[in-house]
Amino acid sequence: LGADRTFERRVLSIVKRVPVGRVTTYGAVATLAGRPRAARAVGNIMKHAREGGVPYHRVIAAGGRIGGYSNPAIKRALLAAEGLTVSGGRVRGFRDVCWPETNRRGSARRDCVAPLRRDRR
DNA sequence: CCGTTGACGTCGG
DNA sequence: ACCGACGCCAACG
Repeated sequence: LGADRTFERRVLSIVKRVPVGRVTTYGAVATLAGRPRAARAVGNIMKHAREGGVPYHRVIAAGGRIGGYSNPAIKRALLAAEGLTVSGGRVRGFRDVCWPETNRRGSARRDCVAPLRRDRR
């Protein structure tokens, strides 16, 4: 009958794990779900999902950009209520509040999921 | 099966 | 730094 929706379930289970006061990106969720290039599809899932207990507002766009939401003002408010600063369409200090962290050996700075490269070999 | 739809990401200008 | 163009892909009809 309907589609598998395996990807959708994986995506939602991942988003549920984003801690309060932290954010992740559509692309990072796609990568964690095993489809690194499916960021756009993740956005579509966020848009239509109705499951409760999922912090949809903690999923933002690459580079700390705020990304979409049914009601953008509410997304900003929810993030602000968790101690994040949102201005200019960005979450300030994105690198310090992103999730999950990826330890880069030898770097004192925290980092997030590495961006994709267009051409690979 | 094929076309459309986007709460996206990357690169070039 | 800010767009615009283009690529990508799961879900749905």
